[in-house]
Amino acid sequence: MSKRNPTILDVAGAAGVSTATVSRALNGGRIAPHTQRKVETAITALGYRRNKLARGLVTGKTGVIGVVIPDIAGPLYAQMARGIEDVLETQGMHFMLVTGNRDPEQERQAIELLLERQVEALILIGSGLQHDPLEETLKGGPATVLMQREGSKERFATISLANFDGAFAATSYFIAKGHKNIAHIAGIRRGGEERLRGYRQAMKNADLPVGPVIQGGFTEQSGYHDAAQLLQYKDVTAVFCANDRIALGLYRYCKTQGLQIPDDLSIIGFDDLPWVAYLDPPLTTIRQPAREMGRIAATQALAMLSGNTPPQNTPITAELIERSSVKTLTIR
Amino acid sequence: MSKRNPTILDVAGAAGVSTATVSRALNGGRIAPHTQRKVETAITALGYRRNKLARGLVTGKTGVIGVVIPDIAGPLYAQMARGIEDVLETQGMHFMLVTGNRDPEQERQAIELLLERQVEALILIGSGLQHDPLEETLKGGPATVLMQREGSKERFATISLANFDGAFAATSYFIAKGHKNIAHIAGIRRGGEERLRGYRQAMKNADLPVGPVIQGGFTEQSGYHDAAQLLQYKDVTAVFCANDRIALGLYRYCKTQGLQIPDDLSIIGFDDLPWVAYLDPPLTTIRQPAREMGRIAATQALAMLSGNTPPQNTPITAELIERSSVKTLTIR
DNA sequence: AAATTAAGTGTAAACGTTTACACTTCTTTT
DNA sequence: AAAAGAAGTGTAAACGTTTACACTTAATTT
Repeated sequence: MSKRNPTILDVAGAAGVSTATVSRALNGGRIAPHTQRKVETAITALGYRRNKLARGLVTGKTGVIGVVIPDIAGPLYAQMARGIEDVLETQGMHFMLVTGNRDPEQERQAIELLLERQVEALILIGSGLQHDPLEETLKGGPATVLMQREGSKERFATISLANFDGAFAATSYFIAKGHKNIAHIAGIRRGGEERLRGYRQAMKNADLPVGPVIQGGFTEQSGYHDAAQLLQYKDVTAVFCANDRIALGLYRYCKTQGLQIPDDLSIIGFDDLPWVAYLDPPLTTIRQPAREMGRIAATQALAMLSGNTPPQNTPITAELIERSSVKTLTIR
Repeated sequence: MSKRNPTILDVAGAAGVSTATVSRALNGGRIAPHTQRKVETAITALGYRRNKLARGLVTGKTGVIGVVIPDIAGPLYAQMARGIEDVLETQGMHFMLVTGNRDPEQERQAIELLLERQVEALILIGSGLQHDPLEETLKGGPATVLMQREGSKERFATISLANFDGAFAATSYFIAKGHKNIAHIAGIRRGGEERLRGYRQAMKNADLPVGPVIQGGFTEQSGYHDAAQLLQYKDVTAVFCANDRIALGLYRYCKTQGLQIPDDLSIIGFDDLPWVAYLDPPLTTIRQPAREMGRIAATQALAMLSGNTPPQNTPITAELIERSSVKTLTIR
């Protein structure tokens, strides 16, 4: 091992200038071209690498933003992280990712730790934290943007998917295809209620009876389970699932029962997970443009911390991706 | 906005002690219980939060490790990241994630930036960097562990999947099920060659002709394309795919051609992506324990930086996950 | 009872940068 | 030719911590 990393002082010595000059050479202040060159050769000769920690300490800018995410391995969340990185990397900034594991206390701690690290902004995805603890731990904290989560409009920027609209669109699509008995398997957390409302509204607008609604989890497991319960209603021809995983469970159940999709049952999901196009039949679903949402969140965060841009609420429209899991009913 | 975050000095003032004492209260040095309490109340009263930047500057420890990953959104990579976090969070450490986008130059820069941030260790996943630039940029750098990538054994720890063994197991499984004409769709990068070797060896050991081998990409796209080419060989009954995406392409091709899996063609994949269990039929594949690998990598990194543990090479055994995409041949 | 050791605290020097300010020299303006 | 401004550089003070060292007081040993 070598002794110690070279510092700006070593460079200054080697180049025969002061540390201030080296700093200027590094960051582009007034400097004679001749001196600039001298410093540069000294830098490469010594293999100097600037210490952003020390820099951050004096400038008060770390170039790091904190992201807390329910689960990195969730495809949608991973996409969001990707989107965040897309814009951060153009600014030479980095992010620290920490998993909240859908546990409020763990999440609060995660935020606390990120703040200790002096992150310049925070992006909280699908936070499970209640209003009060959130406001409390973020008191005096940095610019914060909330994704998939509501929050006080003055304090936080929010990126919110149009859950209501998406659900409305899905249900309307069924109706347009001639379906009348449309069921819904609802999810509990994160926008599940809004999706339920969207479904209800679409049914009401079409003067159709709000069909059987099952409150379930958001997992494939529970989708499978709920399916059994749901299909007691013999006249249901279509099911709008609150997310793709539920739809997957439903697929599995249909397979075990010998039900054909979409002939015996039409299905629409929500999220457009990367692989639902490969299901048999390919799943019609509502796309959540996760990566784009990540980009917007990061952009918003950057705007808040650099400019004096106030936090904004950006609604994201969900798009219906038409595939083959919905049958057009001929009878009308 | 409030003025300024309170510092240790403010706390010291409020508690009527010196900064050294506050620091001791924070980090647990010799301190009278009575003083400890005074400091603690001052801390909560002021809403003080320690500045890890400043701390890191003096201790030389940032508690951050850098991870460069080809693509966060890849399910396997995401799992690895998860595994890394699993162990980091138990130590109160964090990681900075940056995407190399499979581009060597971008990757080199990413590493450079992480080093400027004084990461204590580096985990490089599937790095595309050539030997020389890698050694060069990491000269005098921190503890480094390589995943899915070879490197000098003295300088780097490596976590390497037993690609050869996995491929061998898959092929042997086919053979045990009575298959004789077994094809392989190979991938180019990251372990593709080893998988090919494993396949070859298994065939040779069984005195079977090394069947048609197609060199393709690692994508669903190319799998679909290669499938067409492959199935000209009419007597092929089984295909070992170098990864699950290729297998997916093959599935799709079979569907368009009306071929039944596994009756007309048996298939094994590689990776066990999270959703292949839901394909129709569920795909038999080789599991790459990504999360576990991430854990091991992080553990290794921690060991290297804290102790004087030398870098180790940890082989990871791949496991065959038996599902329903392979038919047992009755004729033997 | 003197001498040692231990416990608790404060002072001040680091850590590696940036940057306000002062100081030269050199150019431009009057 | 004097005055004013610009360009380039150095000095030194921050930034918010930790920690070696010195110091007091109290507890223990001789």
